[in-house]
Amino acid sequence: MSVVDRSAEALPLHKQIKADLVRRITTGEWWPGELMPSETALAAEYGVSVGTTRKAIDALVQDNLVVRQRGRGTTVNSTRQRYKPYHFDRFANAKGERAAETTLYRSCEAAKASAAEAAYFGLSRGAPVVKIRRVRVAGKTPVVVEDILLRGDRCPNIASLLLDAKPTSVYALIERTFHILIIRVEDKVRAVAADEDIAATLEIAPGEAILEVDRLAFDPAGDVIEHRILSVRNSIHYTNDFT
Amino acid sequence: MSVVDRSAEALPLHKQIKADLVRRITTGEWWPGELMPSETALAAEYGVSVGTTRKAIDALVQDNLVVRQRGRGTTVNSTRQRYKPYHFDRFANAKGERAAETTLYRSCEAAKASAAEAAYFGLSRGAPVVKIRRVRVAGKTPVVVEDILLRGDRCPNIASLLLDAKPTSVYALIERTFHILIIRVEDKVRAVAADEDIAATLEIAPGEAILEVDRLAFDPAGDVIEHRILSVRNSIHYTNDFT
DNA sequence: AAGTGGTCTAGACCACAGC
DNA sequence: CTGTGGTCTAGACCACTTT
Repeated sequence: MSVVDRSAEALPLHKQIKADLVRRITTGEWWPGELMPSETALAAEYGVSVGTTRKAIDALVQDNLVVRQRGRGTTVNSTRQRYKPYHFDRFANAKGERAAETTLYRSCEAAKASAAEAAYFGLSRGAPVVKIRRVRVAGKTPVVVEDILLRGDRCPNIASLLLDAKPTSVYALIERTFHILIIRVEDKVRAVAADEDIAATLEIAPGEAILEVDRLAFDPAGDVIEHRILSVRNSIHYTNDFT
Repeated sequence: MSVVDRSAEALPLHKQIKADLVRRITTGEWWPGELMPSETALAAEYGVSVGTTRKAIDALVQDNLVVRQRGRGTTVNSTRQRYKPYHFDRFANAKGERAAETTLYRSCEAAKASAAEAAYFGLSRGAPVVKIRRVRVAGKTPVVVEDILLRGDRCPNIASLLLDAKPTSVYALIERTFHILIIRVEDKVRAVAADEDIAATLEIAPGEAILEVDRLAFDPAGDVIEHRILSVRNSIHYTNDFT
């Protein structure tokens, strides 16, 4: 039951309600794009005042999980919408134009994790994982090589789904199919000299300077769902605003 | 006067009040660390209800301009506190330890802007600027070269102040001395081959891959106060979390 | 016309810091 | 003890979208 805990030690009501709404979104009670119940309806359901549900929903808006539209209602955000302000993979050329128009799947297969690979997920060697290599192409120029490692136990059978759909956004597929929301990402960016393999794929000279982005993607529980290494042609910028 | 506009076309009261509080903070009415008036006092002053001032202050908290402490009051944040969660210059080695323990000033002088330099600030050629080169050193290893271009008209005489104090944080000096708050930063990161000059300063081989970070720093009005190029040794990561 | 979110008010009670 | 911010309530009016 979604009744609220009013004991003295409990969390504030608006935090309890926010957590419950996140749970209900991630379990697929409302699909991305679908209207959630109104503030007054939720207030009645949880037995609190409208101001309290408003505060809970404000927090969801803050986290980009949800969008409000006056006169219409509140809708769950899709992964793509959620990350739009950042272009999710934050790559643009010197003129600020988006790069990466097409995405080519070079390989995609289920595997057993090495000890190092399993460590990203806090699992043990041999845990099921899925390994993907994709190339992002702008016009005719390959600009980014993506080596993706997905947590197989949370995404059963995803390899064949990816090979079927070959989607641009892995996160959107995971969200639709497994109700896993990626809500946080950690990037580590550094400059490296391209090795033979990457240089051939990017069609540049071995040893040329490229960006290497090491990314971890987290679900709302803080579990790592994906580890991804991006190798980026040096004509492309990684952009970042912060306040 | 800080009276509020209640006409139909006006912005919501909480937004007007937020804007006015930003103005009062940036004009130095309250120093970083100092207590602002309480929510009830501000409500009385602006002639609105407490809920409205709370909403305005919530927005300041959101922007990291201000910190609330229950039972004590609300204090203005210093630049250093404001950017703490990001380590402001986001550099750490592979173990996640901070790099850049010492900062060496190599040069610092007032100059007239070239057309390209002035363009960063939306000014014309010949506008007063200040050029600074600093080197960040971790242990005995130079890890970052900073080439900084400051807007001279907004920071009069800053060259001699910098040479006196040689501060680690230029932003903190600007904040204290000129009441300019840096509230937003835009970074563009790419990989380049080190040129002779940078290679010599970083004590690496010319042509080695380094990170180049191109940064613009903005005040609350959206004016560019600084343009900065960071050249970063490739043992150092640029880290970034986002949601 | 009905329902939604956006704004604003006025009050209550609580946890906490400082004197 | 006083004053602070943190939570919660209950209601009003408005702008807007949908039916």
